[in-house]
Amino acid sequence: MGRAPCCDKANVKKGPWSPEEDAKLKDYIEKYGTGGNWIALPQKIGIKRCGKSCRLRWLNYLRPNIKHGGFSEEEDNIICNLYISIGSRWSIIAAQLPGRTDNDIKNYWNTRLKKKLLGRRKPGHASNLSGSTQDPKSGNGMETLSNSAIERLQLHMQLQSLENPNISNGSNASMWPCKLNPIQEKMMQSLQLLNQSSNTLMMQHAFLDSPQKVQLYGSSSNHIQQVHSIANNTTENRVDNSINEVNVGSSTIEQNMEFQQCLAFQAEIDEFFSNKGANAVSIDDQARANELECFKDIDGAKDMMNWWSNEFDVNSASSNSWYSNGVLDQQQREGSYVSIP
DNA sequence: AAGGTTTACAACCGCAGGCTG
DNA sequence: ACAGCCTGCGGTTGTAAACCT
Repeated sequence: MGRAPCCDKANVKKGPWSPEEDAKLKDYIEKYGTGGNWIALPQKIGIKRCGKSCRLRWLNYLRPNIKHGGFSEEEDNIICNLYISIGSRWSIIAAQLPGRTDNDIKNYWNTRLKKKLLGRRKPGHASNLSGSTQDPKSGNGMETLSNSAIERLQLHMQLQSLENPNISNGSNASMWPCKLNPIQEKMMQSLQLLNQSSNTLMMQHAFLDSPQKVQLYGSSSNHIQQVHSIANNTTENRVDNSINEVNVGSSTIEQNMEFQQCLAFQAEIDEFFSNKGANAVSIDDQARANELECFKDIDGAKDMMNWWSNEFDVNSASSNSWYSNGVLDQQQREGSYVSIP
């Protein structure tokens, strides 16, 4: 027996909202509030919409003080920092950006920011990394987690590689815009192994369990760490359960090489993050120039280079009253905002 | 100019978890 | 303790607009 539908699908309108519907919903909520029951709201207002749809429309578009588009570089940085730190926890990220909705940030990330940060790789680059050789019909839900983890690792390593010019001395790894150093190459091998063994939850755990990584990006401001901590606490059970599912559901994993190497990888990545935090290298112009040289053959490299080379100027940061709380304001007040290189 | 492709964004869907009786 | 309801979240889809050939 399936779950009861939240509304009568047959009598519910779908698709874009009309101005009339918007006006009715807005007027009603402004006068009477939601009454704590979204499901009953459409009937009260007299519109043929699902309660969930009303809620979404109100939260994302109709409620006061919503900003659309025009993301600033400060916001880009915050989104990127938090995404690397806590993953696709859009509601938590949105909470740090007043006036932004989780849906807006999610869309912005998926359509623009991700490409801006990771660059437009040639077809096959990302798919090589995520083990696309597997049968597409065999999707088991793990790919999503894997891709998220991979994206975050890619972001981290791109940031790291730009921060540390020595990385260019590594071996050849076609999926990366920059050559990898031995530790990074080893991490990638482990990552590929993780994908092959479908044990990607371990990967996710490795990231969630590494608060040091926040420090990589210079969060001398504690705020992002606090967000990270909140995110970890709120999902602690989910993550732990996920790990348990992996362990219980794959009882033989512990006995095979893949799992041992996964553990080794986790330890390695923790160490990597720790060392990185301790050995942060400042970027001078020459180092940056050397580093950017390695992007020259990559599609979209120009865009990336432009973006990366844009230093964030604290003094030019918006003093918009929107930022009365959240990361942005906190960092500005502390004068400790750290831009992604 | 027309058709095809890509991009951006609004909206939907299903699941998980909290709340309440 | 448990079942049902509701909310919130994150992933995915649909589609209009923009861009390209």
